[in-house]
Amino acid sequence: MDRAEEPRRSKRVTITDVARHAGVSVAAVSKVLRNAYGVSPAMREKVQAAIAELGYRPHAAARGLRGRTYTIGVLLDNVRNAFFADILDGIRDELRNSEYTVLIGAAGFDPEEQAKTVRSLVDRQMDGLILIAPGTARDEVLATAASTPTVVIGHHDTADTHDSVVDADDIGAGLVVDHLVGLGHRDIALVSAQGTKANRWKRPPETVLTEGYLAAMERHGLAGHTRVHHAAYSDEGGFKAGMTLLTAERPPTAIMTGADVAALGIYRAAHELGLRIPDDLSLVGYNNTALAALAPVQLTSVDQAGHTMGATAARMLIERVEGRRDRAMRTTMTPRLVVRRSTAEQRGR
Amino acid sequence: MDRAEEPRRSKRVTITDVARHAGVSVAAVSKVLRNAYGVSPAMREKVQAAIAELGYRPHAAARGLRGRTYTIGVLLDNVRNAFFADILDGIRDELRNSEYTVLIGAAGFDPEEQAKTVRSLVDRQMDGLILIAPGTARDEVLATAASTPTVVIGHHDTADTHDSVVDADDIGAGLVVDHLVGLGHRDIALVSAQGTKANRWKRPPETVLTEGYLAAMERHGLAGHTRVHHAAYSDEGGFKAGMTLLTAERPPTAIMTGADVAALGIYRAAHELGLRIPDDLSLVGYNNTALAALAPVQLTSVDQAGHTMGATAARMLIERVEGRRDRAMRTTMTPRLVVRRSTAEQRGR
DNA sequence: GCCCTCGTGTAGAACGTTCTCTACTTCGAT
DNA sequence: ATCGAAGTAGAGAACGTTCTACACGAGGGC
Repeated sequence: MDRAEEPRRSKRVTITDVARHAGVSVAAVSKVLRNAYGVSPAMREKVQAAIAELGYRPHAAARGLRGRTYTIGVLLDNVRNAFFADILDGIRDELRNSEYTVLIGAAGFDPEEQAKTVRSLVDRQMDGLILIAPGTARDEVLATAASTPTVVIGHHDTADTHDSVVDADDIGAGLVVDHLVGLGHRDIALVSAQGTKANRWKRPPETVLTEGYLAAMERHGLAGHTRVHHAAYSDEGGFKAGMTLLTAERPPTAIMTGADVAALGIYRAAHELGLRIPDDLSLVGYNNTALAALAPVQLTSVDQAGHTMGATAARMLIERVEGRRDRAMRTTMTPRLVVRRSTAEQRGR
Repeated sequence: MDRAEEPRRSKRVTITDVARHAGVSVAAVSKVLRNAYGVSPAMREKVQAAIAELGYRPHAAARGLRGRTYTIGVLLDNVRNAFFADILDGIRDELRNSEYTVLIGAAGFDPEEQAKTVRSLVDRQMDGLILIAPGTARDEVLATAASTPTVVIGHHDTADTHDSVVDADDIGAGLVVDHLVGLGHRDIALVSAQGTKANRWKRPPETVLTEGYLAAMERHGLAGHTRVHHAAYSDEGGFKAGMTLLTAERPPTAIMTGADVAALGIYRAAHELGLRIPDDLSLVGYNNTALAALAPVQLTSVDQAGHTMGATAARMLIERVEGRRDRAMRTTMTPRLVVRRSTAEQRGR
């Protein structure tokens, strides 16, 4: 029982059609397309006219078989993270007027799922990869980086196969601690992500952040007052962390977090416990996402210049893709504190 | 001056390698891969062993040249819209255990940019496309739909070349008006997106929403009280709209919007004007994004079941891609009102 | 005039798959 | 025994590009 004939999907215009129409060889058209060496102005003009006339667009998948696909793949765990959106914007703006297209693989948090997505991107012949704080096993990232130019955003681990763009999270943590201490706080707790274990990244952002926090506290002579609580960077994670910390025997007067969204969860917990912000609790986020600036929120946060990070990553990647650089490099951004209304002088208790 | 030799990018394992290793023909391996007809159990086993042993993965770009790429492309204007994230999750969950990969093209709001992105997706041989509220010219969408299976989310325009998934936005508007009228409000304003013009979509969500609003107001005998204000669905857009509406001669006592993020802009405007929510102004969002539920916000909103919409769109698309259906269809979701703390009884003024 | 070089153009292999077609078995019915 | 069908395997073209290698003609230097 055969189904009725396929609804004739219209045929694509190919390079052969263009060549025939212009009365030249396929090779010549290809040269014009890639503006390779050895094309006379007359030839170029003829071919370009034919391209325009037929509305020809190169078939990226076919291109990929030999040369480039002019496609950059971006791995993301979570579309909801507004900070990642900033990075994406940066990438997009940098690449807007190039011939490259950006495709995003949104993988979720599961490391295996992420690994699968990275493989998908490689199998689809991406010219280059930007991995935003990948949870994938480090070895696997190094392996793909060996065959496809790769930029890793977030992890501080150095490597000579891939480039890196990171934020000086330790300095960021220091900024926050300084600010809070300046307001008279001493019991300052940090809520950061659980340091991932199995994937073998030694220096994910949360680790560096924690180090910076500990160092800054020590610098202020508050080593005995440190408290690090691990929680998922989500509303729920923040809520639970907030509940735990704020109902403890000696609750902190200020809490800083590694992500704005977690800070909002803490906000909710404080609310539920009848604590006012900033009167009873100072609260600081991280990443300065749109969330933090939102009217009813007004969260003090640390700005990471996501846009710049994205743009930088894209620029570095293209250098590699086009073979203009063959040594790994790393760019470090400097964070900046943005003070809003969620932090205030500590009142005696 | 030639650069030092390329750092030898490691070679891929190809189907030929697998065939050689298993001692069979390339064609046989291909058959096993696609589990096509005409493969003996012994053959299947041998080949699968070879695949596992060599760690072979099919090269999607090469596949695309003849058959499928097992890739679904999603067009998005704005990663920041949390509602779209819900849709994406739905798509991803539906496709998780299939062999398809989802790649996202984030295009921004510019219609030309979006058109470019759609073309990019087509050129990369996506097996199917999901377009979320595309701003691209309708004709162009119809043209691509003629050659690549396509599902359009959001626009209510009917078409026989592509499938559609929409929300009954008119009913959603009705729910809000009913709720607000039930609370005693009569001066209820609507802030919705500017109806797009040039792209020739006749029934984008905002148009349907506006119709529903007008119809509901009329049903309550409030036809004379309608006020529709156009604004961009962003914090800034909402802020400006709020300023205009709330400083008018006879300001509304309730404002409903087509997007949560715009409602937050209005929130900010109200704040700035010294109006309290919900005491002085009732405010309703749309889409019930994570934003609305956020602790400090607590925005009454309309839930569109983005997750289900995404999953449905994915299911419909795959049916088409695999040729199990050849007639266009449309699925309509029913919205649900989620009442939170941003709406209250209208106090006499 | 002859040989080189340079600039321009083309032929055709290659990329890694899918898929149509043909060839070879084997088995059952005649 | 013979024929046909059914089941399985493989050869090789095709997909739309890139890219290497080569051919050809025009100048330039001797």
